[in-house]
Amino acid sequence: MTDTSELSKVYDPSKVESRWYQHWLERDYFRAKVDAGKEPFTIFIPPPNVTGSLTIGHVLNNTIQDILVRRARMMGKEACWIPGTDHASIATESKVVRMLAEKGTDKDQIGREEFLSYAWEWKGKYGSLITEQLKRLGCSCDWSRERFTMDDGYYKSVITAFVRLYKKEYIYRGKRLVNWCPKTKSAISDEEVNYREVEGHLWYFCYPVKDSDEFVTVATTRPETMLGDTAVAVNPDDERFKSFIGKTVVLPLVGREMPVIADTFVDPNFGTGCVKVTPAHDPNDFEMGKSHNLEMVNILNDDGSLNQKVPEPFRGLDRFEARERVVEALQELGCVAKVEPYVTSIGYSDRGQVPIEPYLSEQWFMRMSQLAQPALEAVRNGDINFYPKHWIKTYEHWMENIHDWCISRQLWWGHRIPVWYHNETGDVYCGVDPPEDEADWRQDPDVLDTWASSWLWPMGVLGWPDETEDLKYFHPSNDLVTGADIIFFWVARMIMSSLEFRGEVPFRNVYFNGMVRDTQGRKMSKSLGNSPNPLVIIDKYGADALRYGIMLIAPQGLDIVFSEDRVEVGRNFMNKLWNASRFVLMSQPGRMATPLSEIDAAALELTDRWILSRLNNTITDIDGMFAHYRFNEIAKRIYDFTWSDFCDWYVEIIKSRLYGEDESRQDVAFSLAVHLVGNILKLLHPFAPFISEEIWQRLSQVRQDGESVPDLVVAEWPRVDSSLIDEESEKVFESLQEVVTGIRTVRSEMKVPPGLKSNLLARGDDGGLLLSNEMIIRDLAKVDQLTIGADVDRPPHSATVVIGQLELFIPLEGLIDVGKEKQRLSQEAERLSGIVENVKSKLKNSRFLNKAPAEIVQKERQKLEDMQTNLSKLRDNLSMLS
RNA sequence: GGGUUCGUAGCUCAGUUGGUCAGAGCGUUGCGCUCACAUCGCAGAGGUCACAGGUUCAAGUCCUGUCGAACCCA
Repeated sequence: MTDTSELSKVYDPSKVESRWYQHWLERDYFRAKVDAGKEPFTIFIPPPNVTGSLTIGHVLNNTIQDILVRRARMMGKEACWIPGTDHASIATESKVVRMLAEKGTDKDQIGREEFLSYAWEWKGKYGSLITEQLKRLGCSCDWSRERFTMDDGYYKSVITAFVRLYKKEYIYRGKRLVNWCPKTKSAISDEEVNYREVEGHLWYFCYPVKDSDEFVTVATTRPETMLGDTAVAVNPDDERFKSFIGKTVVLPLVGREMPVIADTFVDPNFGTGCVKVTPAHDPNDFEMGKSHNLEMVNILNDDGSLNQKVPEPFRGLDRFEARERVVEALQELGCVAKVEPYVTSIGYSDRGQVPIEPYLSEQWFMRMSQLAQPALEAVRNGDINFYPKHWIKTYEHWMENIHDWCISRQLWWGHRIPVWYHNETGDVYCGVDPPEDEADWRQDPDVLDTWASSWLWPMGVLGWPDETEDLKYFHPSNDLVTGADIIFFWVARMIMSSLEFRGEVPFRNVYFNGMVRDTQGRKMSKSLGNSPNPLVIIDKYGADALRYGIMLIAPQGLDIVFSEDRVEVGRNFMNKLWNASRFVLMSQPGRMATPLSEIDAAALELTDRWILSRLNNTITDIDGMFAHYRFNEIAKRIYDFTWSDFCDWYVEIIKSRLYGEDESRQDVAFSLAVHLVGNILKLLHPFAPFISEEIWQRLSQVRQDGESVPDLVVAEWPRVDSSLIDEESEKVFESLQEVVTGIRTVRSEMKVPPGLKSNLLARGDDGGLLLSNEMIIRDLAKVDQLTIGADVDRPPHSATVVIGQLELFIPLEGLIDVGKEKQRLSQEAERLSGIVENVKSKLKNSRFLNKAPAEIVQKERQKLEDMQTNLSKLRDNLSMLS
């Protein structure tokens, strides 16, 4: 499997990634089975549109899911990630419609059946694009369970749910005002409408009062709708118009006689305080129309043009053109009192991106209030947790103000409503199967809203309504990872459906990932063209670099700003890890690593105890962060441990041992390095599965501890060994780091040529820190002669570093610039004296001494003491310079 | 109008329950191809934590208000 050629100097993901994905598939690692002996861990993918292709948003969302699933798998759970796609009614249908147009035909010409066969053909051709792209990303989905929302089995789930709710009278049909999208010629739900502030006008029109010289002035933002007016309304308390109530006005252009009605709904402060009423084209007017029994005149065709109900000159005009014509015509009649600029909020269709029309039509609705109750409760009582939890408020607000859901769509691609009307009797039949004498019936032509199918996703993919073994075992799932933009569309409705049909929540935890934006803070979108193609990025940097780079910058609950240099950070890290591993693997040709358990504790040196302690603390921290879904912090923690602790310090320090003479010291250093790399790979695997597997396999060749047997994808997740956590060693090592850094800083500031070694004299080496780690100091700080003692004298022309009790003198004959060194030391002294003053005043404060916890006070006392020692030594040395 | 989130180094952001005069990456400055890595190493510069009050012995962290940004709902 692994080629044994030399490890290249630069990591090349393109050679590695597809090979390992293929390997995992061949071994069936992603396939989940019902196994009573194992704890299931399930995730249902938010099914992407079958028309879609991978975006950076998908990368973020699916990487998170893969991280959770891969870790669960390594923890020995029966990990099951069910993938699939969504039929996306409107999106797919419009693509097929466009394709037909190119062929010079359309839906009506070819009919429903042929249209659907085109649609299926289209799906077969393009529908697997995004799932193939998910494979490139490394997603460990159980592809044997892949589902499509219009598969036969899934179709049955959707229809069954409809029939059950219909029988329960939760689903009903009604003639109502709905949000109509003239572009797609279909009703849409409230959630598919986006409101935008648009600069428009407020027109004031005069309507003459019948049989008088008087007139009333109404204001409107939509002149063309006046052709459908059937009343004028005023507030009953408005003194200005009291005398008009009950009178009749004549609608200009149309000639319709209509009443002046009084309704408290009218806001006396809007416009003139007198409003036109168009019940068939405005939600508020619709309510008024119902309560006042007004005529409802629908003046629009389904494409937004004006129909036969308007006077001849306006018929067939598009709504926007009609607006201009109506204003012109009214102007000619002298009926336009004035026009003023006005900003209105206009609803746009999410799919069609055109202003929606409130439109009177026959539609199917779902009653939501009873469904919402238990769903609200499940989130409130913690059966379902939200991360971040502030989304609970948004969820509650929507649930508490929930409206009935318009679930019918005037489309063909989708789940057709399972209701038939009898040709003769007009009887209505609703069932999963068609009526027996099907020829005598006519099926409702509409299909269901796509969300009315995907709300069953968790149950549907597992075979509901059949009570399958899968359903019993894998439902409810553990985590749902999705964007908060579909909290109502999808998340809330899935909760409702699982509770309604199974009395069970669909998932325990919901993680809302952030929105991906570009460097200017704009949403990634196709129309803006600011969304990079992830596949191009994967080709250039590798999937691991993309995954890791994006996870590093994706804090919980916040949007993320994406640019390619984030991926560079990921790539650089992969390369760093590759090279560190390469170093370890190549450093001891022929040597096999001794398992950690077989290494004598007495053989561990300070550096070893330190790094093992750091490792175990890191594992502890990472497990804790996983419990809180803090992915970016986990990524950062792995980065820091690998790069700073392991590469910068541990590897640098063990070089002298690895290249030294002592066989057993070589063995310990090498074996520990192998152990550490192995653990880094495990921790990293969920984030960067490919490179971690690649290195793991190579590492196996030098291991004899059984860990080398399985592939990393199914290796055991690291366990914390608390006996290896060693705070004392960490503290001592940190002092050592200070010494090394201190010397390096002096050398750098004094411009000591890097090739030139310097001597070091140390005074006050408490506990023999330097004495017992002489080699480390020599190697890392470029020290030649090292003199340690209590009575060491400060040589002239030397730079000074003070670390606690310890005074370090670096003789720099000919190199030291006294003025510069003076300045350096005074600056440091100034900094310290600042701290000393600060702590002193704190310790003088009796309220602090009385109220602060004893340990905090003690800490401050210790700090003061340390700082004062430091400061006085520094000042002594400073005075010796002058 | 209601709600949510955010305002920390030039840029992008960490900073879990208040307790070492604030951390990282990128960028930037200086030095370096030292036998894993220039997709690198070493060192440095850079912040009155938006502003104003308040609570507290102690506030980037909690409360109130102001200003600014984004999103959701009406």
